[in-house]
Amino acid sequence: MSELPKAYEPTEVEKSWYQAWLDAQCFEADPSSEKTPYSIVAPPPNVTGILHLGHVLNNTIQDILARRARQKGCEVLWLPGTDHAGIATQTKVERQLRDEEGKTRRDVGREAFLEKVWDWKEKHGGIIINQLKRLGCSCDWSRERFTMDAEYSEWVSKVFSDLFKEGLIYRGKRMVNWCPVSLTALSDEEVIMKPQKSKLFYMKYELVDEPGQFLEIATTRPETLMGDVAVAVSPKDERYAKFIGKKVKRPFPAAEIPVVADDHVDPEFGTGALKITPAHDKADFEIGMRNDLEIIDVFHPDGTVNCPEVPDLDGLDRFVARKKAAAKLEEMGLMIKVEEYDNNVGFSERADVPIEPRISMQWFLKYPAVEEAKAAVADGDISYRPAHWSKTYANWMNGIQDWCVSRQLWWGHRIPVWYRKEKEGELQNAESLTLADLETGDLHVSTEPPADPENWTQDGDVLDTWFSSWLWPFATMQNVGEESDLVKKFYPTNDLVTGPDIIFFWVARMVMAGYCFKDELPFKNVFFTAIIRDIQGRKMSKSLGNSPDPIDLMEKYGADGLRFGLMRIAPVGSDVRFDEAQIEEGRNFANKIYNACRFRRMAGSELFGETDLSTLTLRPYHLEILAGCDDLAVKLEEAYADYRFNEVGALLYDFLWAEFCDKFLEAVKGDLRDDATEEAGRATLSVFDAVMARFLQCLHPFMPHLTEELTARMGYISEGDFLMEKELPTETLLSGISADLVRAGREQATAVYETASRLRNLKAEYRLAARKDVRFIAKSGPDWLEAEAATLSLLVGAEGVTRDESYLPEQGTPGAVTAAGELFMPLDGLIDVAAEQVRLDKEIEKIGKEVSKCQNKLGNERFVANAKPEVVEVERQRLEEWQTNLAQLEKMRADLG
RNA sequence: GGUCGAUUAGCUCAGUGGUAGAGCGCUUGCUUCACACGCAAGAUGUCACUGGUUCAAGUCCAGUAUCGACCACCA
Repeated sequence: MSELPKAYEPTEVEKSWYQAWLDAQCFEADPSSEKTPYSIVAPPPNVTGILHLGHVLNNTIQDILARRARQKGCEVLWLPGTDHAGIATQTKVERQLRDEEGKTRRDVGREAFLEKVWDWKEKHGGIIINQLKRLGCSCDWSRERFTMDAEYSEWVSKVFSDLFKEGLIYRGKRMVNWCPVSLTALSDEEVIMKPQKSKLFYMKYELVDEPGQFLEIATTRPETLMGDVAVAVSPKDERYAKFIGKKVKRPFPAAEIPVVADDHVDPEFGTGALKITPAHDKADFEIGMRNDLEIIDVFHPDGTVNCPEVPDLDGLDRFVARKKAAAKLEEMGLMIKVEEYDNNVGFSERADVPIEPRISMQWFLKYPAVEEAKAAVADGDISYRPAHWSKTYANWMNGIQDWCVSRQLWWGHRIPVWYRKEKEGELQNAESLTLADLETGDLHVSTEPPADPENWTQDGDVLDTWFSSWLWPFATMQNVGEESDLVKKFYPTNDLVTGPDIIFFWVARMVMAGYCFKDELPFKNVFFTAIIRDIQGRKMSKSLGNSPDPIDLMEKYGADGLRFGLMRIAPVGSDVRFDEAQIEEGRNFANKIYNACRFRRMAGSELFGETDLSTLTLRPYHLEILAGCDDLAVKLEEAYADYRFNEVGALLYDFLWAEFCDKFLEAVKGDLRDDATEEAGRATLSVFDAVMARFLQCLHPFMPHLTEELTARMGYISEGDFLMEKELPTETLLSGISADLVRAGREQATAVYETASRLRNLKAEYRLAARKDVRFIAKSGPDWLEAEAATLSLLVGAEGVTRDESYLPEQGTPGAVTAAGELFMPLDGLIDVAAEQVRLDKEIEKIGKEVSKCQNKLGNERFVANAKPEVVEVERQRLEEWQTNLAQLEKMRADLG
């Protein structure tokens, strides 16, 4: 190891260990195992996706949970896979088709197009999986699933067919969110409201019976005017009461339309009169239903105007038509004014264009098992972390609307519904299709196509991607009709790790699916990760270019560095601002551990990992670090229990860096020198090995590659075995060592470390930090001072620390009151009485403040009466210490004159 | 409009009623034979504001301000 570079180089180490784990099938779950099961199903990334930091955060957490569970002796199943991501994938392939061949999907036809999508999937589908492997994810890749696998698809069809037969799925003409670019309906969840700078047009319609009399109307969408079938006013609005029941003239195409009264209208807004276009607005549609109005659709599906009666608008894009329609009104003298107006407009999540509310024939699902799903979270059968997300969940569940599950796409699960050919036209245009229509025999709903397919036509739509995702926890483990060992052993799963942004899309629906199809909750805990933002607090996005490529980060800092850096800053809750400096810290930490081990190897290659520690002569520093390591294990357990990963990271970091390297290693360096006894060297190396071996094991879930590498290199594990498969020991390091010995040792070690710090401080104040020839004299001190003097010197960087109770410091000799006694730093030629006076005065003032603080507190009767006894006791001890210090300092100060 | 968060060092953030913390950055000094991806020392705080509860509040409660997320939305 000593010939290796001074800095840790992770890239090759990470790749080779990952391959070794794969080769040894370390990640594969055994359903026949007797061990306690632990399972996670990974949220499947889009099959065409590439890894971003959100994935890294999410999958690192899952990997930590999985690896920790293995260490706790569980049989672990971490089931990975990918999602076919209907719109996203189809859009990508369509774009490629357009760019490379100048064709649309319709040009090539359904079958040929789907072939192209599968080709694309074969080519690009593995990218994100390989990226997850690069990150070190210990998924059971032998069980990787894809939402369009044949077996998985069978679940989707079965569920559709079952729900239809339960009367929960129906087809109907409804107002849906239509994406004019993707040419499909979208669910409410796929619509993103965005604030827009719009215009509010004030126009007027002339009354039929009273020429010259006008009704003024405000609208943001003059281009839908051709679809107007009425004007609505509030029934409470006295201004317009006289118009109700009369008719006004629609300018183009010219028509007479009624004025109706409807409670929906807000008299305060605009002019208080609302044009009603039932085909192009959800609220208008409802008003239309209430008032029995006609529905006139004036758009083509792609958002261009479909209105041959008005030739100068016909065929125009809706936004071009808006301007043109406004201009026409202007020409006709019907436009009153145009105001700038801020409103919210729904955008298509994928295509990023305004949604067009549109009436169309779609399949809907009345959600099943809603009450069970609500209760599961409300009663805590499923626990949400952070808990406050359960309120968001409850809110949504309470206002739940039927789910539009059909999509007018080609890439996805085809709706398993067939229409008898001779009845097809009739059925396609039926106002609604429900369970009752099955009895006609002209409808076939099943996982299997009809026996005589030539007489049937399948519904052309596919299902919403989430209609397959919501089955993920069980459909990945079990095929339809199969008795699966996997499900028996691993379902329900333990933890789900996901982002709060898909709580409605995915989490809530999975809970309902779990209860509906498995009569059981799908997971016990849901851990919602933070959303990663850039340093300015903006969401990471491709268009902003503020999303660093995790692969680049791994090349630069190592997968372990990236994992550790990210975990330390990921809070248990809100958002996290990404800063590359944090990842750099992760790399630095890896390097620090590597170098600690490198140092150990340079001190000797003999192994002491198995040494019985109670047979050794242990010094205070040994006891302190052993105890610290045992404490660490306890604290880690607590932090893991609450899923506080950032705290786990901080505990590991502080222990290794501050306790192990800065204190312990520095204190015991003397034992490894040539002039040290063999016994001392053996004790120190044994303790090093015992603590490091255990530390590496504790760190393993966070930095799997580095810990596996060092454990092997240091010989802490038999060749051929893996750290990742080794269970955490239940025995503490200090078992077998007397508690009194430990207590005394720890106190002493703490005293030495504190004293060293005070003395270094003193040196620095006199600008002697770099000098090694400084000697310290203790005028008083504990019994153990002589024994630890050499260590103290080493830590301070001094020539020596000697006890001399008869020592009379020359006036102005710098001194300090420490846990190891009253110490002076005599320095010929450097003594400056005035400077030392100033320094001591400052110190006395500081300690004086502490003393009075303690005194005030203890003087408060109600504090003494009410506070916990141990708190009061601590305060008493503190006061005593401060007072002793103060007295000694004041004496020093008096000696100075 | 409704709901839920957040506000602590220059920056990013921990903080669980009882002595305000970490890392980065900054200043100073160190090529100390593991590590400059390092070591040592140092400076930096009205814990957003106003009240309340308490012997004691960064922490609990109420209100205010600002920022953010989600849900619902008036054309």
